[in-house]
Amino acid sequence: MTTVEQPSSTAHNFLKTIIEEDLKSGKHSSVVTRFPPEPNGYLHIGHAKSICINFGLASEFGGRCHLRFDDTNPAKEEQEYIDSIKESVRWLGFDWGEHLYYASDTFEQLYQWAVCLITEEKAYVEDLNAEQIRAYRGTLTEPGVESPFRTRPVEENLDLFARMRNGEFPDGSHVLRARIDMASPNISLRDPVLYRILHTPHPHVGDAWKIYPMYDFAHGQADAIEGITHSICTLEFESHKPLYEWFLDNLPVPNRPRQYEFARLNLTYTVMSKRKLQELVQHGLVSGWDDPRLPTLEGLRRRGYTPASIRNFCEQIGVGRSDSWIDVSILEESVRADLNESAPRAMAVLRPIKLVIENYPAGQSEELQAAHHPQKPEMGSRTIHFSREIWIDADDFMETPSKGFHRLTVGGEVKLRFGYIVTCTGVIKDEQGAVVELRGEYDPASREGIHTADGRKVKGVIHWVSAAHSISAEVRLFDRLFSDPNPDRSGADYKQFLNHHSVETLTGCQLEAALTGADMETRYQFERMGYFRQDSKDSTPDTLVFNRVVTLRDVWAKK
RNA sequence: AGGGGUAUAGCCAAACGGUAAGGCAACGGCCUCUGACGCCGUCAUCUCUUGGUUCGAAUCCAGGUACCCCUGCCA
Repeated sequence: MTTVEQPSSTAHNFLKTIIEEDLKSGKHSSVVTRFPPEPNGYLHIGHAKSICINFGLASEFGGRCHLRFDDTNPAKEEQEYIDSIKESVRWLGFDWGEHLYYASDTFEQLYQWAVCLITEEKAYVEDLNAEQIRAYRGTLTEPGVESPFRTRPVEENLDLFARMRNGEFPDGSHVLRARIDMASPNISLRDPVLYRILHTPHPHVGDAWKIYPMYDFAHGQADAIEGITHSICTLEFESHKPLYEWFLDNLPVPNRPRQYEFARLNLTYTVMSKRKLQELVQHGLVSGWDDPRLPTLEGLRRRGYTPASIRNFCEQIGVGRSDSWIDVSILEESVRADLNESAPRAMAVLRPIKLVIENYPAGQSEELQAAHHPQKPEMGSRTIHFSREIWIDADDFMETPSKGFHRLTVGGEVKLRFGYIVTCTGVIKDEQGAVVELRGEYDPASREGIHTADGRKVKGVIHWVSAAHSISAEVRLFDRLFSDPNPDRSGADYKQFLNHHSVETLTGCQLEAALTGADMETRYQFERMGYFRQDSKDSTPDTLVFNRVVTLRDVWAKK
């Protein structure tokens, strides 16, 4: 029924090709993927791409996808992030079932494997400090220099490593390194650090450990332990692949996963790096991690984006290996497409100006029926009221209309949606000459259709609400957070591109009475204005607050 | 004298030696009680570039060019 769901199985990409071949050749009998976030921040739309790829591939090929926390650095990780990440993945519509894992649950196994490497003279305890290690590492064009501790005897390494674990040494005093090749052109192979000492409690395993494995030493092995077949990550990990494989080659791991990389998502008019998002929050440039202008999943959720629209977006942008910039309008178009199908319509006057229908009796009113959806009668209808005084949007009236304007003008006529045709007979102005009220007359015979008594067709249809029946609300109009397509442009501070009009708060907006007690989750289309949803934090039954998810397309406004 | 990647339309992206899908955007037109939605049509003689192989090349080969990633005890 919904046009939002794409025939995803037909949209091909290189990862599907690889999996199809692996299944066909018998290399794997089923596919197991994983989404491996580090719980050091909130998820954003870029993570959604990864989530959709990993869970999507598993589901398309009848396999499973694990949720695994890559929690190897307790200095940056918190339980709050673990909770938020789980919630965001669930909200997006994915289910890891029983397969929730923590890299930290493999710490004992990893320790034993580290001991294996030491025993086989493939790892050693380093006494050099961080600065020295860096200096010895060499540069992109010059080979590194071997550490004097590289040839430390196995027994001594074993003893030192055990004492590192026991917490006998302070942070930074020692590190465990793999002995690979200090002259490798691939810097990640120049005796990479495997373990560092960190006297920091861990959100998942508490204070059980004083040493923590590095990402490189944990990730591939966790993949192997979980039986991951296709370990899918972003392009910047490509140079780590030889190291990923070195561990699998040199350790008695139970399975042989394979790493594949794809290009991360870049979106125009926003920033995606954790550091920058954090800075925006900490400097109060946005209201929090769930600010509706942010590309965080919590922000998009609060804004009113639907999980389906984000999944569909991820499907539409595809998966490739070339750096790409997706225009944010594709995201916006995706939520429009979804909400156009599902959102019940309502009328809301955002910038009210009163129109008094002088030929309609004071104190009288009548009920009209308005369909919830123009193309879906099965969605039913609601009752709206018509009376002598109504609110219309100030933007729908022009005293001196510009060319092509076909809403209300003095002496002109317009159709009130679901109501009557009205003619504006005059305006009332204040001392400054600003129009403060409109006067008009209605045609009692014009309830049906948009034709006047003499057969003409009115050009414009506008939304409105009865002043005696409307309810007041606050409406927040959001725009892009940045005014530049790429605020991350090198050489400039991204904050200088902040759009200072990215949120406009309107109070005293007049909504039709049927919105009283509206359901918090329901997204509405305020006719001609866009899609709106109540703000999950600030809206209450007494003081409704609506967020604009996205505008409607507006070819008139473009002119 | 480093290594690893990537170049197909304004933005993404298919193609697997057989004659350039699709989406978004844009532009015409139709429809419409939302300037919405929907519908119809147009939109790469050509795949970063220069050569080569071939009956045939976006696909294979050689040489250029541009951009991205890698020198955390981050992931």
